[in-house]
Amino acid sequence: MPVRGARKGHRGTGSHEMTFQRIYSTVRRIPLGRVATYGQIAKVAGFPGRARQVGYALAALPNGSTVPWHRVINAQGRLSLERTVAGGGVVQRQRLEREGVVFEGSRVSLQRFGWKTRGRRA
DNA sequence: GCAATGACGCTCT
DNA sequence: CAGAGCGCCATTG
Repeated sequence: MPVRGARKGHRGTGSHEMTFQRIYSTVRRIPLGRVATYGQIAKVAGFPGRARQVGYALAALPNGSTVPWHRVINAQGRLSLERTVAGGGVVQRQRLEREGVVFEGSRVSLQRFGWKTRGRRA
């Protein structure tokens, strides 16, 4: 059960929606051919330590979104999709390789392809 | 409101 | 390098 429609209808609060937008705009800043970790996205977006929420936000992304979600991988340089969803990592890997990201086995070198953020946000 | 469930990260074994 | 434990937090039943 992959987050059954986590976006459902609008809520009166809207605060979490703001969080999602914050995360999405940060993911959009990842340069082509580079990758960022969930924790890094959370940190840059202004929510250090909330890597899980980043994954949650990405899981809520509708199919065909313009957000480059494939450039977000876990801190181990591996594709989290491959761990949870069977076959899901294949698409992500192909997208990354098409952008020039090189896989070493089933892992990406964050040392070389990691996104240098500089600590700026939004 | 509580218990269970995650596209996670870090530390210890 | 792989696995287990613990922390964090939004969403769901």
